[in-house]
Amino acid sequence: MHKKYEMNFDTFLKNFKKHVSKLKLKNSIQKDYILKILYFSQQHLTAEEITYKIRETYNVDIGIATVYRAMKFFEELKIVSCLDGLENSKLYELNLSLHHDHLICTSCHKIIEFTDNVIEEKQINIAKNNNFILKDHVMTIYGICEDCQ
Amino acid sequence: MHKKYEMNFDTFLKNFKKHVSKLKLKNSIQKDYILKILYFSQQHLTAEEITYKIRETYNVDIGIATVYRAMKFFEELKIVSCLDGLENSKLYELNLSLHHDHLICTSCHKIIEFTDNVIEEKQINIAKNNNFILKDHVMTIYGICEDCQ
DNA sequence: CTAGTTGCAAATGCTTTGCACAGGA
DNA sequence: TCCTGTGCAAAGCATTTGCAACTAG
Repeated sequence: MHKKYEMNFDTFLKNFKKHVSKLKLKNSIQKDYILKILYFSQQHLTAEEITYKIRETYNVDIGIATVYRAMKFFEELKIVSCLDGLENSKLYELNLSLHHDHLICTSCHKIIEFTDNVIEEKQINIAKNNNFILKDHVMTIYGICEDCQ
Repeated sequence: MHKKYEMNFDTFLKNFKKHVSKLKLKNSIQKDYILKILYFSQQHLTAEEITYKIRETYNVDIGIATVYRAMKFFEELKIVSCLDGLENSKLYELNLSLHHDHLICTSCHKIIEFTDNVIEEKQINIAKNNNFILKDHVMTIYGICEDCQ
């Protein structure tokens, strides 16, 4: 089973295309495939994994440069977010659910998502107290998961 | 003025050397210089900046590979910690003061440190609730500082 | 039609590694 | 002395970029 999103893929894709054309930007088949892979993937993926999975799953040849360019495009539109994984890996995920943070197992690299309203509020306070206009934040907890202990 | 630490540099270095020799590891002049630069630096530094500053300040030639190797060494001993800065930069800082998190200005790249006990406690809870053995965490808030607004 | 996108391959930039030599313990 | 650390240069690896061909709008 893949993650449960409130929107099914076709609706999501349709909305995305509408959004893109409103901004007078261009879409492409390649971007559609990337979104599809991200949507149906349970995990956070690297650019290489995305490329490989598209080739495997849909039998479509796609260059990794295209994936990197698309990730930039999606990040600017806030559709995708990027997470620093272990060992300098960059992991991408679709931004469909609410903001969440991550718990990463340093042994098996499993990632668990969590949300904490107290932490979210505290961040707003901290930014305010330092006269910062809050843009974004990253909170990652590293530890060893139950299975690996 | 540099950061105020509870320990002066000579005491810190003496303790470090004692610690290293207890573990039957070797120290070197290069490592001394690296620690000195980190101790007296106000900012978080990249490997390149450390190399450059040692050459500039102490007129000592040091290879960047040595700096990277030393950072690994220090990180294993928990003497130095590494922070992901903007644009994929890795910033190093001495681990002398208490644990703290960072507020980074996306415009001028200024870094402000903060500590928040509520967040620290929450993290412990989150790890516990997910049956993780907590090892470490990273919390970084991105925003625009007062000067840049 | 035409600007933006693609795939490829080459370039980039940061980090690591192999090796001969130097220097701590 | 002996073993580890150092500096250099080369290798490695993820990401970006230049370019010619292609394609969405």
